[in-house]
Amino acid sequence: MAQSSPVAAPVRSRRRGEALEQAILEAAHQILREDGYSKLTMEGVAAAAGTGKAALYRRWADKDTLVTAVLQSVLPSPQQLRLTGDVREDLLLIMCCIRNAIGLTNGAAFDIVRHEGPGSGGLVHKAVGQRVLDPCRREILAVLTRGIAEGSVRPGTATPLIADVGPGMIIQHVVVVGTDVPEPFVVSVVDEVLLPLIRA
Amino acid sequence: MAQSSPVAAPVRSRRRGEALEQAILEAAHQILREDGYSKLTMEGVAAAAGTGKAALYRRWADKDTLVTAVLQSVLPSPQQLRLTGDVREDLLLIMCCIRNAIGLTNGAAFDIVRHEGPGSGGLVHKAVGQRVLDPCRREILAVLTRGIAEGSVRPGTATPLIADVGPGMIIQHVVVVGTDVPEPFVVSVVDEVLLPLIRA
DNA sequence: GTTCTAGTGAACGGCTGCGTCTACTATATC
DNA sequence: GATATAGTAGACGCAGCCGTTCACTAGAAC
Repeated sequence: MAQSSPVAAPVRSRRRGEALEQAILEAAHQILREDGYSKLTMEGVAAAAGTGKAALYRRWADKDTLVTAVLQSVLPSPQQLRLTGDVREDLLLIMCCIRNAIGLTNGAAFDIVRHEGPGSGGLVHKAVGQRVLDPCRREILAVLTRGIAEGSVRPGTATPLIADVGPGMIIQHVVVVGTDVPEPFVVSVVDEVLLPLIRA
Repeated sequence: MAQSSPVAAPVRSRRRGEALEQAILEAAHQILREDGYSKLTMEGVAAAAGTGKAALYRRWADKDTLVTAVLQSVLPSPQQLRLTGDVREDLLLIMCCIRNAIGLTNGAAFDIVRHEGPGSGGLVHKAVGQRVLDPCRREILAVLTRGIAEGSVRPGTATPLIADVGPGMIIQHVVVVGTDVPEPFVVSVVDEVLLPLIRA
């Protein structure tokens, strides 16, 4: 792990404040991606960032607080999506947003949710659920609702259950196959599952 | 944890052989259900079973070997399902098989797969993937194929992708909401997602 | 009863990681 | 330059767990 550290060389001039914080977050993010949540330790992050644990504990109370900060800094937000108004295109955009969120963290977001226990309302649950999963569901529902109004989507399909089908397929792929979700998989989920399910 | 041990009282007469092995597996299963995979330790299992670690290590090389044995003893097998020939009924049976597999182990099966890394081909991956997920997918494909032949299922739907929709919904529920998957949820997945998707 | 085997209970050494603390000091600010 | 703050590097005590070993002994088999 020391070999993969972005700042393994002795640091002659000290980073302070925001610069150090960024280096720590980046180091933590890298460990999260490469080794996953369960193998991330405060000591490992400190070593990878070329600093001491005390500098971490000055900012974050514990591992999960640090990981939450990492997730909040890297998770894409579906509010930033530029939806087109085309049902297929928009579903693809949203699904790729979910896929990218997973890829950025090697599925750690889901590990954390399960580690905390669902419904625990922990900080990380909020970061992941409220930042990615819930907004994506709302976006999908909006896409379906608009499609129903335009007549291209079957009435009655704008339900949370149906909105969960796409994300469910991605989560299953993550759990069973791995966090590298190929884009063709996303496309086929939209074309062979979602569109047949919702079309008028 | 000692308070929840089924055999917390001092054991006056020693169990030997199969009886001890059963007690250990049951203790491990209980810890798996209550605390999850990451919190299961060999010491904890030994304490809960009222025995010593040496007795565990005489039988199982390490934690994962023990957990594999637990899973193999509790996971239901879809081969045991009595399918009816009715598409809806059979999909419900298979889906409940998956749901029950998850409930029996508090979702630990999935934690283990992710801990090992998908595609690692580890023993636990084999126990879960080959015993539950792959057979269920095959059963679903068989149901779809038979439905197509009878004309009640749309041609072209007997694909692995569509066969994964139902399991995907359950896995998502596990990850996001929790391992207590209500039976009405399973029923609505079949009725509101699967049947609309596949009907002729 | 004798012998053998596996179970019991405890201890051990080793490792990892946590969270905290300290002496020193780089660096920003005045 | 003087002061204050945060960063550095290391050490510490603690807890937990692993895997192994040992002396003793319950209990099966003969």
